Amino acid sequence: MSQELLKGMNPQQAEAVTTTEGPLLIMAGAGSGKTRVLTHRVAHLIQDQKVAPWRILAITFTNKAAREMKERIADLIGVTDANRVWISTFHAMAVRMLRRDIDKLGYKRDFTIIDAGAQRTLVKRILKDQNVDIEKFDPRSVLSAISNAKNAMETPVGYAKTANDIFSKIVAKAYAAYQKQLELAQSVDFDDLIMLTIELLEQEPEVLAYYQDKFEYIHVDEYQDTNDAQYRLIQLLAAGWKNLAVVGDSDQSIYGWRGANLEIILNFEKDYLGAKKVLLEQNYRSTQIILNAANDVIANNHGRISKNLWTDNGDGEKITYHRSNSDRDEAVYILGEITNQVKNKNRQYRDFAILYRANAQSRGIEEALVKANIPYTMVGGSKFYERKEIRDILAYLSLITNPADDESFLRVVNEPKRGLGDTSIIKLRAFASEHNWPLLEAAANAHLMNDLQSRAQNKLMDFAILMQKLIQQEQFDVSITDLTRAVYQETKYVETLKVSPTPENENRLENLDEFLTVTEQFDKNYEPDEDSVSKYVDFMSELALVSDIDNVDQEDNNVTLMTLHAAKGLEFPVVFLVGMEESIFPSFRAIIDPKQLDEERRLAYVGITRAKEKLYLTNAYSRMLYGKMSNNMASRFIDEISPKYLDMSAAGQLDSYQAREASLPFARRFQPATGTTFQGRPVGQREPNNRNLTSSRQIHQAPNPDNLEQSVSWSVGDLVTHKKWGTGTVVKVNGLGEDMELDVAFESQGIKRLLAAFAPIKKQE
DNA sequence: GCTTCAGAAGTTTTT
DNA sequence: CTTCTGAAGC
Repeated sequence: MSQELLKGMNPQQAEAVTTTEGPLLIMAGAGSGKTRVLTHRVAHLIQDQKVAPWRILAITFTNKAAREMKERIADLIGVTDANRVWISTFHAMAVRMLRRDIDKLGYKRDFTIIDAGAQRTLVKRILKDQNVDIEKFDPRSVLSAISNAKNAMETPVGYAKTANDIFSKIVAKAYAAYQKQLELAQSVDFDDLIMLTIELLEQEPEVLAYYQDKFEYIHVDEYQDTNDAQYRLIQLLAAGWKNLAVVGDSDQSIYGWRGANLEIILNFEKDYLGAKKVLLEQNYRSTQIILNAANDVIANNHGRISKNLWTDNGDGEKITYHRSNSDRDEAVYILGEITNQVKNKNRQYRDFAILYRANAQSRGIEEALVKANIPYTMVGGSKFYERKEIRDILAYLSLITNPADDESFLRVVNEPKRGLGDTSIIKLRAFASEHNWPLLEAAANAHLMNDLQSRAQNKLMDFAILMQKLIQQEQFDVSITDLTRAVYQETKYVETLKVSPTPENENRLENLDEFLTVTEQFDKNYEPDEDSVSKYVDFMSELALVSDIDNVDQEDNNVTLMTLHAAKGLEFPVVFLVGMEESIFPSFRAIIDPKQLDEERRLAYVGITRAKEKLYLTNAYSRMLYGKMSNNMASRFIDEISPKYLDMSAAGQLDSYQAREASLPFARRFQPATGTTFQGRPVGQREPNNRNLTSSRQIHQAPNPDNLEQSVSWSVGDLVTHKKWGTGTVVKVNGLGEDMELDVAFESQGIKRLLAAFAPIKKQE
């Protein structure tokens, strides 16, 4: 065999690469090179063992991970073979299998994948139809019960049998109606993708046999985050050859709320007798101090298999803990550190990541970055596809590809306004269900309705004709872009927006333009695979399955902002974990539940181990949250890190009252389960004589020296030169000190709000 | 049937 | 702070 593939690998990695036969469990700690192991393993199979590429399956957690794995395998053995390997997420794989054979389950192959928003409206409507008081029974919890049932592979009938309490009975009834409606609309939700694939394999022996034979070698990455349904799916596929390699880290299981079942990885060796186990404990990513801190934190979890990550990267810098007065100060501190390190430590913006627990936390940081003119990329939390206009257009496109899609029909039938209000639609729905027709078909036959005035009948029929016309476009094989343009025009959607040019409508038009770049991108790169139904269906699938994280662009020299969940699998030289406060991280929902708290702790573990060279933990004494001021104690996770790894000198810049409040030794009230002795010290405490606010601030924050050294004072009317935007006039001064913000009117840009201390501006005399 | 406005409620993480 | 809902008025 070629030694090339094993070059530079440690013995465990090499063993994981070369152990190709039989079940294999690779317990891979953070940064232990598991992606390298997986890619080299696939390359080894193809190159040395002469396995046909298309007999290899590799499941990843995100599409991005799939793409990267494909690229890395291509680097090893060439693009042609790499492209023949099935590398995808569970959901993308399921879609591919279903597009091929779902007709055997009574669905059409051009079925629609509905998103979370459509799921919610559907459940809500069903509950209303069933006269359920949605004040008492939250549609969201009903939906999540349905989702849990699906992840446990329970059908509506099965669920109804075990439903004893009132809530379960309501769920059972809703679940049945929900599933019926999905079938009628030829739609599936995310959970169905997995569940229907299982059903397909279990019911159709020849389909099962086909895939069992095809996939001689199966790999599953992030195995700690698989749920019961995914487990079953893998079990079915792997039963043929039993060459199943799973990679995971039980300490990084962070998707329990989505049904991920930690037991699955813990039971692997029982499930697959004779399984070999390889431990990857050497970390190649982080410094020893960062690893020690991560180990300290995770050691507090219950019932965990202990392992010890180590590295020979050296100790590195201590972890900086910083507590600010407010969330605004926290943001200012962070950008001070970033500016400072870019100026003095030869770092680039792309070296930094700012990680937070919840998307809502990004706003303040984002604003600060904009004002300080620091380029950044935010992953996730993008509302683009949640905007009304985009979802409307998607609903039109969906209705075109799947005329049975009632959800989409209801969304757009009166958008833009066509004079079809609730009453007409209620009658139409009754009419449709009477004939068991999809709504669009019912609308086309509206002249048969006898309880609707002819004016409304005509409007419904007009709409049906309009859709008919758009549907015909498909047969001419027009590009997605042209089809979308046709939707814009024929539906008068754009026209209606243009008629009243409010700023909001202008913005919508811009978004619709932006959407065209998405379609153009797709048209340019589209290549059908052998199981494709049509270009249009593939486009809709792609939009449904591809997420934000998949489009992270590491080429740009930008600071990265994202949630801790989105950061899984990534690494950065410098990482800021922000909002390290009780009830934010850990989240207030998790604090009362030990199991959830363990998951939060794993999330902290994931966050800490993203850092290669330098880690910051920050929080604030008070912050705006949901429009309210709140004061939170420092996160217990900070207390769980041994003080010897922390640099606390920037911990508190608070007056003594605040420092005392902030320093409540909250975490120490909880005895760590492992029995580790705690070198407790109040979080947030500082040296008594470290009270000189100005000096400590100047050390830790690096405002624009041009502005600071001159200690420029600003007043309305001052002339300003901005690095990018040229000359402007100060029109307003807000705040004091380094929080000072200037509203500056630039000729080219209009009025911009800037942070005086950070913006690249100079005062003109 | 549509628009507007006031009030209330709800806020985690995502394939 | 946002987003949704309901009611009133057109």
